[in-house]
Amino acid sequence: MPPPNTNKSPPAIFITVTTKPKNTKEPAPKTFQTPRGMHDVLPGDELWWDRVRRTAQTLADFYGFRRIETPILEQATLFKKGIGEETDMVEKEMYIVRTKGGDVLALRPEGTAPVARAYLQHHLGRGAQPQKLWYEGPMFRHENPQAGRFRQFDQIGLEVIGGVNDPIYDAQVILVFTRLIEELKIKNTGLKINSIGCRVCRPIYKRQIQNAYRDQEKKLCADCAGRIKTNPLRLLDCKKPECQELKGRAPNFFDKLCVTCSTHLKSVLEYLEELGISYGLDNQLVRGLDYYSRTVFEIFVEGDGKEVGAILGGGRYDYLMELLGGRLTPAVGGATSIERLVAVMKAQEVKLPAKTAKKVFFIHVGDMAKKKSLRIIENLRSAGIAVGEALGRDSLRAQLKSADKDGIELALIFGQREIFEESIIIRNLKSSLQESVPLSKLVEEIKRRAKG
RNA sequence: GUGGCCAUGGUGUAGUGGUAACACUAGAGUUUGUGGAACUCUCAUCACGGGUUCGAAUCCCGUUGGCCACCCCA
Repeated sequence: MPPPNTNKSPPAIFITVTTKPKNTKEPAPKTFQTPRGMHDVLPGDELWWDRVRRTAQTLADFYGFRRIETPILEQATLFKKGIGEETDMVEKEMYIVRTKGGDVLALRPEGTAPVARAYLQHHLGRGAQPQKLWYEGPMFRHENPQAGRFRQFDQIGLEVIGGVNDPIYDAQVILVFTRLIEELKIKNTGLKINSIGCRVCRPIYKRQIQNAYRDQEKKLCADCAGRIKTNPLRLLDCKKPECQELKGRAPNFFDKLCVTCSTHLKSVLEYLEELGISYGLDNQLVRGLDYYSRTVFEIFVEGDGKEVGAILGGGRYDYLMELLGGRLTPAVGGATSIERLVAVMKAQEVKLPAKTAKKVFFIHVGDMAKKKSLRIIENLRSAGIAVGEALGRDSLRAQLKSADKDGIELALIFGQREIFEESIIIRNLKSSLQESVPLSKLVEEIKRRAKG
């Protein structure tokens, strides 16, 4: 907890992180770097990001998902209630912001709870059901950075909220994500799916796990020894060898699902089969967040037969609305991150569609011409012609060079002579042929050439 | 939060105690209004701070950041 500021004007906000502040006296760095776990997306990378965002947008739109944007800050309790206080995410990874007025806000660590909040707050439950929503934006988690893991990362998520509890939506969410991955040309992916049951069957199963592990506590790893009481499901995906060994003792969850849940799972799988989406049932797949129920899934990428990691996850969260004070409302969704998608695309050397080069490039010669350059370019722009330029360079040679490097077809050369003649030279850089045309006919001439 | 590895121009690298090299990229130029080749030149006090030493990019400590593992997840 940072000390309260005793000055007359306290800071509007301060941020408390799960760690203690290391040095109270901060030395002013000579060179600034991005904070740990946060990164810039430079123009070169932006090509990839743009590709992901556009693809997601197009797909979401096609499948009838409407975009929703929520604030980056929310009441911290929203996440405590929705995600669960016992989870790593809210227990130790949330960036907490305290306002001058005493509000305790959090930088959102995930997107589902805010969307659910918006659904309740704006009574979206009164519109057509279900509401199919998608979002894209930065999320924040104060954890240690690692491969494909950041403190600020950009998530793309889909949510289907409301209506009847229909397994077809589970399948549709998975379908859209599958298409996204396909269209991004990401290969070697796999879908893992599981059901973690509902209020009826999950507690029973939990007890059965606890029974199965009874008297084995000493053999478990330290984490699991604690988890067996609080969250026994998590024992199943512990990777520690000692815990792996004991896993065989646990009953198979598929056999323990209640009728409603197993019917639900079955029909999700049937829809997937109908779509030709292959999947692997994985009864060890569990989610740490409180709001999940029934279907949970994950899409992962493998390389050399080895699992590289999940790039996407989601599931059903029928209890979330209730946890947030609303009515029990069926809901299913999932999320991926642009960082991970881009990382995989780069690793797999996905080819980005080539950017279409501009057709024309404006070149000025001399001060008089330079003065008129912006004006002429504006005329072209308002006629819908994209124009390249290197206005800061005054030598003709340098300007031509840069037009050439950009792969431009037509150079427009405008100098002293052209000012007098009220003309401009159109030079074809491919054929090296050029001719002078009246300035008033420039747009027309360019369009004529563009067709040919 | 714990642990390991790492940090040299815009990029990728060389240089392991005597004052930074190579490639690519970028910019300027090779005379006066014409590009794509070639050539010339320019761009780092070696992340930051401190220490050891006559002397440090090179050794030590700290900070910051990166990569990786555990944990968890997108």
